[in-house]
Amino acid sequence: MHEKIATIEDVARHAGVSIATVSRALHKPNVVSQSTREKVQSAIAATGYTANVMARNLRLNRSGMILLLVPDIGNPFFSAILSGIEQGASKAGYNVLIGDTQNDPDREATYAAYLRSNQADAMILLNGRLPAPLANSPAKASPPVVIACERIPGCGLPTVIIDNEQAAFDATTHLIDHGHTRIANVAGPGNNILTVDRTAGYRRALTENGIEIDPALTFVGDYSIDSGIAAGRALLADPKTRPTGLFCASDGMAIGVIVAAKELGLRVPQDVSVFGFDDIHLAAAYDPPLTTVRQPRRRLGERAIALLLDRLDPTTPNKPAQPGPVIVPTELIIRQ
Amino acid sequence: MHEKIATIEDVARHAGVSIATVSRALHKPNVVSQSTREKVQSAIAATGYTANVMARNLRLNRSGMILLLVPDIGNPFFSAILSGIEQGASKAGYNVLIGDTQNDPDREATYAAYLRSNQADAMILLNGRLPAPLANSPAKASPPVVIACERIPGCGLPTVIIDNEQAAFDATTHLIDHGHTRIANVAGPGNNILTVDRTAGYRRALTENGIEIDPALTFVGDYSIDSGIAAGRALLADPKTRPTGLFCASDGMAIGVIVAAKELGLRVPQDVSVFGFDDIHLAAAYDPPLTTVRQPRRRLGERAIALLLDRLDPTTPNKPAQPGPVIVPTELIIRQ
DNA sequence: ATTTTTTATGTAAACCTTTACATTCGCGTT
DNA sequence: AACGCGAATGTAAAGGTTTACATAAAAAAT
Repeated sequence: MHEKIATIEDVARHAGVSIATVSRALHKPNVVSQSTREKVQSAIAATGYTANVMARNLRLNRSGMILLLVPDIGNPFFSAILSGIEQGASKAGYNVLIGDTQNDPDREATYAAYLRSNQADAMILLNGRLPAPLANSPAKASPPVVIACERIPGCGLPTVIIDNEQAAFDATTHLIDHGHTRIANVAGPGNNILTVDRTAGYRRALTENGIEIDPALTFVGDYSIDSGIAAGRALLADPKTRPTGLFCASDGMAIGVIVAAKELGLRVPQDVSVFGFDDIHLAAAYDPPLTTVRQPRRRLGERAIALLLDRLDPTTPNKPAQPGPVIVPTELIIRQ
Repeated sequence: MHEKIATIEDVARHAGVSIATVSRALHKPNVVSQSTREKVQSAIAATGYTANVMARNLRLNRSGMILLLVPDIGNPFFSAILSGIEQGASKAGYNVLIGDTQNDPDREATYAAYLRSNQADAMILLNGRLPAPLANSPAKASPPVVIACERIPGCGLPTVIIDNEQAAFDATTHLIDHGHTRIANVAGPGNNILTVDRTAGYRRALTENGIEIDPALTFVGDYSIDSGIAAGRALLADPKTRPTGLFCASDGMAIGVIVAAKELGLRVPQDVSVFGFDDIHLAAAYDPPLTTVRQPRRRLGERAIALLLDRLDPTTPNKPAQPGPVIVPTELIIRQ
């Protein structure tokens, strides 16, 4: 049943020319005569030929595909980044395919193998970790890989990040400027580089304003709503030690904190002020509308793909690697 | 600089055997002698050889990859589906790669070409549309493609959907059972098959309960929060014609409606009841917690990949195509 | 009219595998 | 001693392209 798919040879036979001519008619039309070109065209139409991309890729050692590795596609945070990436990539003639690694090192390695065998021309990592095959190839000076979103300290790869430290500093300072002195830090997992940077910014803001850092006011969550609820219950329960402002490392946790605050009969923002991070899509529609740090996600993606395309451009082969990470500024969204 | 990557030939030379033996040592270890196997192993280690996947794929006409086409990766609705798909696929030794089509027919066609040239072994469509190359190949009886999420009427492909009509019926009936008689329908775009089915269910519920259908109570939105706000303002402004219950075709629109209701000083659920659709992640944390229809998204993905693997299984080559669509039941989540 | 240049096409190698088939060798049977 | 057989390995084709090089024909220059 499986009617054979037409190859270039079928077209050549049909048009009465050699396969080389067919290939040329397709890729270098100006080098083949008008009449032959037409014969080939109609032969292609007659046979329904489309080039076997895999064979071409094998020959050219190039696939036209950029692989995007994300730790969790369910996180809407990544979608806008992707959108920036796709636009740039498709303008340059690349397809973007996304691999969801679920933070599984095995899966990361599997996908990274695509790069090695040229099934993918380049890779963008939204992970905070280098896939094993990459980490193990020190010889190959600079694979066509760009890191976005999380920086990986010590790997020499081009990186695009937002200034987490500064953003956290700004947010915390904003709370301080509005009269808060007891400000909690609802942080992400401790081993996460984002958390490290954000907590550093939070601390710097306090220190620079002469406020002592109270370890009891830091709660370690995991960015989820539920951990935000837990944070809110833990931090807000006791009126004596209750902070009046909370800086949260994600909007999800901020929402959780607000849920918990409402449970306790507290009003937001009258009784406690909550600052989020990310400006997720629902932030504005929440009750109360969430004050938060907007990450320029689209921009982040645009910069990442620009960096990568630069790297891939064969006309500038040995461009020196970007010295430091590209830092995209953030923006405070004040809503409440 | 680009130190040449080791091929099977390098390994063969290094081990003093033929390339055929190397290949066999890797894929059929039992057919090659112990001593040779060891020589090959150490040669592989010495050269750092890894097989060129593209060459292998070309030879075997298979890629081990399943392509997942989604219209908008930013829609968190798809992520859970994906998770179900990935699990099943990876158990069967396939990788899943996601292509974000942005509802762009060109992009759909580009990705669909992967299938044609065996860069992908199969495809799952979360789109509501058949990519052009597929639609144009009527001869090839049944390409390895499964539709999930939205059904495409009249295409003979296996399909997995949720019972939108029944779910809308159940939701609307729930509102009726709670004493509502003026019930609005905040629908999606009219050309969307999901909307058609959901509106049908809404209508059936009214009709079966002897309630007349008032065309003024239908608002056409686009699933977004903003269109929900618009719907709320339009429907709730006039106290005389105001409905007391609203069935919304997405949680986003439900949230928008609630935002608008609060604007107007209405209390939810005391003054108006709002029913959503999807049970998105934030539904439970919203204020008030959203009553909605939960779509078994993970299950949907699981069924889709199961159908596909079934289709791909070479041991059952000419399995008759599934007669009708597989329908996954939904669940009402009552919260308010 | 002969030589040079240009243009258009064909031939065959290369990309890297996998595998059907052929070959070699040692061993047990007759 | 001749034969057959199984095990281990090698040879070469195939998969569908692209492209360097060779060739042929036509146009231009002498």
